[in-house]
Amino acid sequence: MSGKEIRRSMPLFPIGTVMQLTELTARQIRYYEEHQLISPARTEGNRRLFSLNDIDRLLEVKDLIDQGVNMAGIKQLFLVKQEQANVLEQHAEKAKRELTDDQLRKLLRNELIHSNRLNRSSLRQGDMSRFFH
Amino acid sequence: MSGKEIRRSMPLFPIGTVMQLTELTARQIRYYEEHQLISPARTEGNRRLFSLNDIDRLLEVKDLIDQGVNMAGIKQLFLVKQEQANVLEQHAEKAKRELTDDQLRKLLRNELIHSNRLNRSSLRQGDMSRFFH
DNA sequence: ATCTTATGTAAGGAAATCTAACATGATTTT
DNA sequence: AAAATCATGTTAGATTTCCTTACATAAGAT
Repeated sequence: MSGKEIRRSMPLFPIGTVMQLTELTARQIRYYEEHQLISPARTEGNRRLFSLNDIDRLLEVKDLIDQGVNMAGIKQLFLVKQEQANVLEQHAEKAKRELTDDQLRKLLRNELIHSNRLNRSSLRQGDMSRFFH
Repeated sequence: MSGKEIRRSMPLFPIGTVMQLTELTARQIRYYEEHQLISPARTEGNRRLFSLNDIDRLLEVKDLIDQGVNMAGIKQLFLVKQEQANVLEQHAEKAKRELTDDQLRKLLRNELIHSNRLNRSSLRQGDMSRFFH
């Protein structure tokens, strides 16, 4: 699963492609970067290169903007989300160390239910799986 | 199923990205296009845009070149492969129309075994799933 | 009424890509 | 062996895409 993470964070797309995929203007994309909602890689020649994760994020940003959330709000939401992910991972790790398989299953199921609730209500996962199988 | 095909044939990548992903030079990529081994899309401004399918193809080309196959040979192989795919699809369609579920399963299993044999020996599927989940 | 936010637009420059042409070592054909 | 072909390198000039910076502006917040 770390292989997957690598692939999803591989810098591949120039801004033009991202514009089409997200229906955002270059101005908007750069503005969101300026506010640290994304951090695309750069080529040697200083061109931005976006990953699938970047694009997912941009789609989330777009969604939140549509719902009236401003830059600061989105930033906070991303922070919280990140923390949430960290907590989940930590728990999973700890659980893996300390629990029996059976206990582990119950715990994970619980956490997944909660995290899904969280995402579905206000957030809604930006989803590049629309584009890749 | 068709959604997947659409995604895999969506023009997304500029030649620079493809160069890195395939470790081919721009010259090579353009030369292969000249010989109709790929047909990348173009932007309004005439820049090439490659799809995942294009990249898979290029990786196959690279492989075959390494094995000493020349342009004409690769072209033929691709043709045969395409026909093979068509045959399979046709059979599947026909089968779906005419056979019971049980008969269908047996037939499909058979065809899959054969097609795999075919690919593994001389061809070896070019595989962008390395990059996408 | 003024300030801030999110976005548009324009200008000038740099990077990436395009086509076309010529160069070349390795094979193949004559 | 000489000539032709193949796959690729290289160079040149033109075009496109992207970059940053700066100024403009409508809508909302103070």
